[in-house]
Amino acid sequence: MDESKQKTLYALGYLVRQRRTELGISQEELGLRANLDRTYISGVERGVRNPSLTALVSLADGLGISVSVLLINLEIEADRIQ
Amino acid sequence: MDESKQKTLYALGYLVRQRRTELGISQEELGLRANLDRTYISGVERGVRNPSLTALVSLADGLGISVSVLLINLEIEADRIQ
DNA sequence: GTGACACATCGTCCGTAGACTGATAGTCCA
DNA sequence: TGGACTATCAGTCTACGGACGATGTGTCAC
Repeated sequence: MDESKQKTLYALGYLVRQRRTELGISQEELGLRANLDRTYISGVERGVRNPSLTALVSLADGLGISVSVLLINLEIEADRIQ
Repeated sequence: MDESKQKTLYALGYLVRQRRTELGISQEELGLRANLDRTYISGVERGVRNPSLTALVSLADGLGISVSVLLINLEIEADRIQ
């Protein structure tokens, strides 16, 4: 895995966890809302998973935001980490 | 594949093709710019591929736009198709 | 007609997405 | 000292991501 891609995944994980704790829900609850497995949510938050477009849409849905908003924040966050 | 997910992929394919022809480049040229295979670009445009987050970033990069802009247009397009 | 270009499509290949079970460990509270 | 809750991690499994080579089709120009 390319280093910049890895940073993208870390940034995504950070954002998902941030938004999830903001909502005050567990990984399992987010998994239920997004129709994704609990252990998969864990992997995304730790930056070891590279979700597909449809998984991203599901994830954003479970977080109560649109996927474009999620990715706007992702770009900001990825820049911040640089 | 879920029907709404399929619509998402169709919308993405439409947008990629639209943007690519706007740039006046071939699938092969886009593949070179995005570091993705020519046949893979073809699959994305036909809605038979479900790109990962990192592939989306590469793709947007090759198209000269940010991935968030790509996804904003995707949501608009997906709504338009309904 | 044949050569170059663009695209679709097929088949093969390796690696990983994503679901699932289960184990471990930390925190908190009765 | 116990459970209840949460998260990490290992391992297995099927399906698909993404690369690559080959072939077929259509469209141009020469």
